[in-house]
Amino acid sequence: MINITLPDGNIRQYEVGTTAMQIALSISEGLARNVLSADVNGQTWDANRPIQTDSTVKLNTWNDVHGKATFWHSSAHLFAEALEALYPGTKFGIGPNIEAGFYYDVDMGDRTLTTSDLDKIETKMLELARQGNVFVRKEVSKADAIGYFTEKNDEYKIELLQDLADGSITFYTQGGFTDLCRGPHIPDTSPIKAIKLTNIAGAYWRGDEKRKMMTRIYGITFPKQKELTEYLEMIEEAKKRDHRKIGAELDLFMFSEKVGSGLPLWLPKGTQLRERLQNYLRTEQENRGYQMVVTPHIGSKSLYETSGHYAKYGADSFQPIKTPREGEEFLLKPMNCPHHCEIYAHRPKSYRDLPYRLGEFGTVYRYEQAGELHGLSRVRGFTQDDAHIFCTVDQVKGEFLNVLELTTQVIRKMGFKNFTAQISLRDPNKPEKYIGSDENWDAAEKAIIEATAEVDLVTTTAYGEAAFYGPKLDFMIKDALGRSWQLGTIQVDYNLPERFDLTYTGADNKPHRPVMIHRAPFGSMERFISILIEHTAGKFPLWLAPDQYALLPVSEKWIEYCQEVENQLKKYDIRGFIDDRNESVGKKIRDTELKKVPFMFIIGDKEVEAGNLSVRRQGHGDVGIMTVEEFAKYFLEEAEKDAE
RNA sequence: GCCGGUGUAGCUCAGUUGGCCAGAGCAGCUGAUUUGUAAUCAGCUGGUCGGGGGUUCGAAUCCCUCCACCGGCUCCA
Repeated sequence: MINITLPDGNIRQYEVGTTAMQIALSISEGLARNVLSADVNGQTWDANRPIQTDSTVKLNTWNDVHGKATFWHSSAHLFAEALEALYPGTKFGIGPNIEAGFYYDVDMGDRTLTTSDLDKIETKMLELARQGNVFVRKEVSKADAIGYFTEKNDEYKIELLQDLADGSITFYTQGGFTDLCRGPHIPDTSPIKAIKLTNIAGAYWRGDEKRKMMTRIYGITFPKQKELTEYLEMIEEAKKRDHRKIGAELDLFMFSEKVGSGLPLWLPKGTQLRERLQNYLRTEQENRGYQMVVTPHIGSKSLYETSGHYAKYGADSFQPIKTPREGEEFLLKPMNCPHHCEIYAHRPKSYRDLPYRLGEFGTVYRYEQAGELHGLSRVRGFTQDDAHIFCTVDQVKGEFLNVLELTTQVIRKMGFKNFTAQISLRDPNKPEKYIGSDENWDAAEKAIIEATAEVDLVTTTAYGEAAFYGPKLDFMIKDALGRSWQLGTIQVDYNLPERFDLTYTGADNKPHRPVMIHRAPFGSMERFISILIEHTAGKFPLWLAPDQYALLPVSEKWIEYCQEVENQLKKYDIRGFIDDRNESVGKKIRDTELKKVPFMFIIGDKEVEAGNLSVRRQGHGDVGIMTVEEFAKYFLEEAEKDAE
């Protein structure tokens, strides 16, 4: 007999070789029907795999993350089975489950799959799912495995097999389809009841752009049709929050083919929003000892040769511009730091001057590949809320903590609760990607790891994601469709001070090398605002809203009264406009609601007579009658809540 | 940059075997209406059918090419 420890701490005895499914059956039949896989000693296993030793076992159903993962992974196999049945000769790459659903990379030779083929595949998948074919696990030798796929003429699976050790190779078969797979899988295909293949995309084999482009099909499945319907509705809702759509609807920004791809034009309302964000940050920074500077949009090519950026990115950047006669070369600035280094070097520095903090809302230009551009999230010209802190080695950790405090405060102020921080370190296997000495890298990485450990922050560590000149800490947040974007960033840099030969005179009257910290709480104004739009669906916090109210006179007779109200509200720094169009009140309300203006006042003879306002709140409806003074008090209280 | 898709008026879209001067709603303009909590009515204006080239008696529709956008991949100082 073996002891099985269940999640509630209960220990039960079973025969050697019992399965998670049998354990489930011993608890209840209903549970057994819902078991998809099991976590055995922390590893996810097939529910039907025999357990040979004392173990802790957690049964996974659809309600468990690992249960869903198993379900979707098995769905990928079901997809492959359907595809092979419909298009014999298809070669298969990898087909994992993902956060929501699964994908499979396939090579269909000359055949191209289009969205109209997806219905047919879904139908076939449902047909196969209904057969309730069992997933059969089989351990195979490497030689046999290679033999199988050689016969099948699937070079991708053979390549995958090359990297696997003999003795650890398993096949899974369901129905007529056999795949190389570590597993686990659900017991059989019958629980897969609702299927949607969502999109088709290209993907390089093994993520290598020099290798073949495979066809990647994304899909998602559910045990119930209702859940699929809800999922699709959720996606539709998310699309409505897309910042590209809302940005156009609210007249925040635009693009023009004539201006160029990836070059956003900020409209008046978007500019207001952007400048309020900048003013807020400017004040916070001034309170923390930053000094603002302004530097030009271009810089001599030699400046970037000194910094090392030209050697690293020159070939993949906008090419230098030249003076007409002398042929002097300048680069559109892709970074503000070299300019700031020159400001630092302008006068001799003493240790008493440090930390020396220079801030700039600096607009930079980077060549992004055409296929990469994405609304405001990925553009070719953008403004960083940049700053560089020059300090002593001893001050690094303290400064890093100050910046962490500022950054988290800024992100929270905007109402983001769910963000994570990624510590990006060197890829130990690719030293050639980085510049700077090992000692400096080690010291910088240590400073980041220690500082983040001291504050309450959810972090992940990514090796190989560091910038070429130093490690960094990036704040990550998701857009409406769940795509993850990097916002704020903090980077320790021992390298640029070296390259620019920056020094300060220490208390010992000797020259020393300062350390530089690059940081940007928003990251780029463009990307930050794109996320802010999606987060709020365009209903910005009151202090940020371009217009805070609209005055809606019932008839043009009351426009004059509206002007009086407008003047009074101005005294409270509450901003808005009068909708003096010759339209019905219903129409004006509808338009104001759609423009997400937080407050509107309906002004008719009743209000004019009583000298008050009929207040309506966007998204809520009528909130009652108030005098201007009462409204101002109410408004300022609400704004206070939003600003916390 | 790569794979796939899309591109008709300011916006959302119709125009489905190539065939009269390319249509609708909204927006805009003009007029009427003076309006009470999510669309008042009428008339009018507006399009080199993404650009260029080709096939054809004839192209929004078929072919080539370039551009932009959308979904991914790769990249991201």
